[in-house]
Amino acid sequence: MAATSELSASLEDYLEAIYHLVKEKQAARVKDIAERLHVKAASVTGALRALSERELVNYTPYEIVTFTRSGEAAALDVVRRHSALKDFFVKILLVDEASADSAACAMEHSVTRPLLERFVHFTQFVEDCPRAGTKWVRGFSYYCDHDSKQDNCEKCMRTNLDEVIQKKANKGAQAMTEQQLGSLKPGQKAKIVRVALADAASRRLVEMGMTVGTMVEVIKVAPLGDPVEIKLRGYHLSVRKKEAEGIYVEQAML
Amino acid sequence: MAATSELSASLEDYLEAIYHLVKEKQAARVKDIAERLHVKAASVTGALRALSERELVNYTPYEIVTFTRSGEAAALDVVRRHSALKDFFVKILLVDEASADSAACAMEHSVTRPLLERFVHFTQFVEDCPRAGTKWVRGFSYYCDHDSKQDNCEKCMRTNLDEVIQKKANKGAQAMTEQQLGSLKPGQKAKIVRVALADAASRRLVEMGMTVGTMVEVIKVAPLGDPVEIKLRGYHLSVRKKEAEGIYVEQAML
DNA sequence: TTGACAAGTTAGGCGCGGCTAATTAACTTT
DNA sequence: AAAGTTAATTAGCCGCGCCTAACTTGTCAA
Ligand SMILES: [Mn+2]
Ligand SMILES: [Mn+2]
Ligand SMILES: [Mn+2]
Ligand SMILES: [Mn+2]
Repeated sequence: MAATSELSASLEDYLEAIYHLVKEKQAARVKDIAERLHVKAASVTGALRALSERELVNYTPYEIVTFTRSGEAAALDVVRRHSALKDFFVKILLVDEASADSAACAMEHSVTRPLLERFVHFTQFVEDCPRAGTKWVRGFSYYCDHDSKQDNCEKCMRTNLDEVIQKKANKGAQAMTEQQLGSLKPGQKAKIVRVALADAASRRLVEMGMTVGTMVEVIKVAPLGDPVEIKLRGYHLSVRKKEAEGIYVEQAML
Repeated sequence: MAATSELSASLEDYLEAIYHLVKEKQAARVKDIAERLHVKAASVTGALRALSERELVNYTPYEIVTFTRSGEAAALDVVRRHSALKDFFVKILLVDEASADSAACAMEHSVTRPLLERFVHFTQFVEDCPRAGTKWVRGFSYYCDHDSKQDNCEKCMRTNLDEVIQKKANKGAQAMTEQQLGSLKPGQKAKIVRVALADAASRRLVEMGMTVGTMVEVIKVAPLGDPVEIKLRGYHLSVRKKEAEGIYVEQAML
């Protein structure tokens, strides 16, 4: 019954597809999975049987498909790998969205956990470190076209450094009071200081790394504030309004 | 006859293994290929048939295996992808050699050409740009352990910048005369200014990107100067002494 | 109520890439 | 030269993941 064997790349893609379909529409229909993965319906049925044998989805013929506990966790894991790699490709390597997406989906299956962590950390490093910052990486574009114009690089470096010092000087003025995650606007970063949620609701979030001390960035807020899309530890995550209200943060200075 | 279909990850690994065995020992024996890939001998025979059908190796039962023209090119391509990814993992993500190696071998099959180019360029960018340089990336290590100690980052940035300016001031003093590739010592970088080789000998090198204007770095030189291991365009390459004598370079300043 | 039709499943087939076991070829020894 | 040893090949099997074709099931409109 258990079955903890490694998932094949193919099955991981099925999990991923189901995850996204459940999120977009309410349920994951066989036909939609098939379309998404460019595969015939019969193949989907086979995959569902395989996932069901591994107890990752609850599946009986003709009935609706749902994730099991471990199934949802496994799906989240794939989605995270995909999104972390894509982020790296887009933000650091400056690859266009579409290419980054397909590349991420191809490589997500062979990247190990420690290596992924490195990718995530590196992306964060470049974003956070004053010498770097995503702005700096744009110099990479220039570098790609011309051959290593060092003068230009150097000038850019100085400008960047000055900006950082400027910002730092102003930081004392900023408020550092606790506020709800939902009150942040897109682009703002903050650190989690308290999580007050029902057990059931918080499980998923904790699994995604929503713990005290973690830095989060709000990516976008849907029309009525539900859901809020945030990024933490390099991964994207959708948080329902209710949940966002139970998460208290403190804004970073920089 | 033709058969230009995409190579499977498995067949690419066989090509890679054969390539390295031919380079290390003179020939690639079935048993050695099997050992290297953790596979049984019977599987190797099957793979050799498949490669032979695609005209990538010359193979008749019980006889020695050699690459065809296109086979060697295909093998080189895999080896390049492997080495470029590994380089990125080691130099930028600061992963240990062994992990980098296995990760590279896992991902080399799913990375597209344009994305690989990005990896290569980015690694070069970090190495060449004065604001960065491999030395800088070591700050990443520190960043991984502590959470974004920005003060430290900033200090490091200043130091680095000063060093660059220092070096730059001295550059006028350096000689810029043409010399043979073989005369460089490990660690030195130079730009190719002239290639004087027999057609047959130069084909392989040109395929690897050994063209006028390209930057090369000498990695190591074997006891008697043969072969010379160099890196160009982010890839590693072994050059025979004879060949190295026909390649003229000019040292870079920085 | 009852077709008609779309969605889903089952059955069976195929290519790939491993494997084992049995066979054959190529070398070594005696 | 014959026997023994190691390397390589063949034959045949299996699991995976896709496919097509034929079938069930569910739904909705006449
Ligand atoms: Mn994928
Ligand atoms: Mn994916
Ligand atoms: Mn490989
Ligand atoms: Mn490899």
